[in-house]
Amino acid sequence: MPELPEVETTLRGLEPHLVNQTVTDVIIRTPQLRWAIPPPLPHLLRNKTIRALHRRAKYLLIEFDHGALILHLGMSGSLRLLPSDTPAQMHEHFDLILANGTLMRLRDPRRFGAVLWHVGDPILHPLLAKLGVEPLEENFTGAYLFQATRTRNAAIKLIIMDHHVVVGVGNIYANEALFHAGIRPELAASKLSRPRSARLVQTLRETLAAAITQGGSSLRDFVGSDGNAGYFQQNYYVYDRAGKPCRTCHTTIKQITQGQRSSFYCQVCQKLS
DNA sequence: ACATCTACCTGGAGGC
DNA sequence: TGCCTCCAGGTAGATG
Repeated sequence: MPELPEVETTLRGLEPHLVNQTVTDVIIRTPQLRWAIPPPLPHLLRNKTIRALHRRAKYLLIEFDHGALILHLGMSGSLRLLPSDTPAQMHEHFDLILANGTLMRLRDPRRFGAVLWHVGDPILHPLLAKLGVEPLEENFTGAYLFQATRTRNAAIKLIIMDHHVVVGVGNIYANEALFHAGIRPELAASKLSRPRSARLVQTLRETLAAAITQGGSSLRDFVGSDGNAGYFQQNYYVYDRAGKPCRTCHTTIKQITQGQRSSFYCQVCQKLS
């Protein structure tokens, strides 16, 4: 389940091996992911040089002089660097073959991911243009979240997962950050006090940043790695711990459904007000 | 503007 | 062991 920390770790692993490399070919093995992979990609990218890699929300941007590849890992996608003669296995849908004898391969069993092409600045692509703030950037502040929640009746957990507000917060980290902030996931967003907004911004940042640090350290050498190195097995405090004791107070962790997704919380440590 | 729901896909878990 | 059903997840897009 690539959440923002996994995408960021993937970016950091790929970046030194891709920037300034020239593409010799593109292989599209499975044309249809979430959307069709543009058929002209091989023609568009052959003999073109990668200039930079960036991340926006959970999108990975591979930038060329004439446009950018926009990649999304969906919920089961991973990228690896491999020697370019490595045979493809099941679910390996897309290769970017480089002049240095390596390739970047996308594996995505559930095919919720995407490979798109955008001419010009990728942040102007319709999928990216209306996204909210980055959780690890300076403009994600307590004041911002407080203001953004004033008119919102929905539960706070749904709001921090709303990409128009703040990007890259998936189910795992939404649950974890709410636990660390001591906030019940069902709290109506408009009832979140100013100090609690500030606290939640802080715990979201800390939770995501800690996962990136942990991922980076577990990922020594991106080349030849099995691609799972970026998926962090962590000791979660509440996520997927229904029925187990709270790590702080030993109360049994509860599970509820919000927006068709599971939420987990400690009814003692996390309060409605 | 906001809230709610559906669809996409497949591996893995659980029941029988 | 095998078969079946159900669930998880991100997020665009439709609908209310």
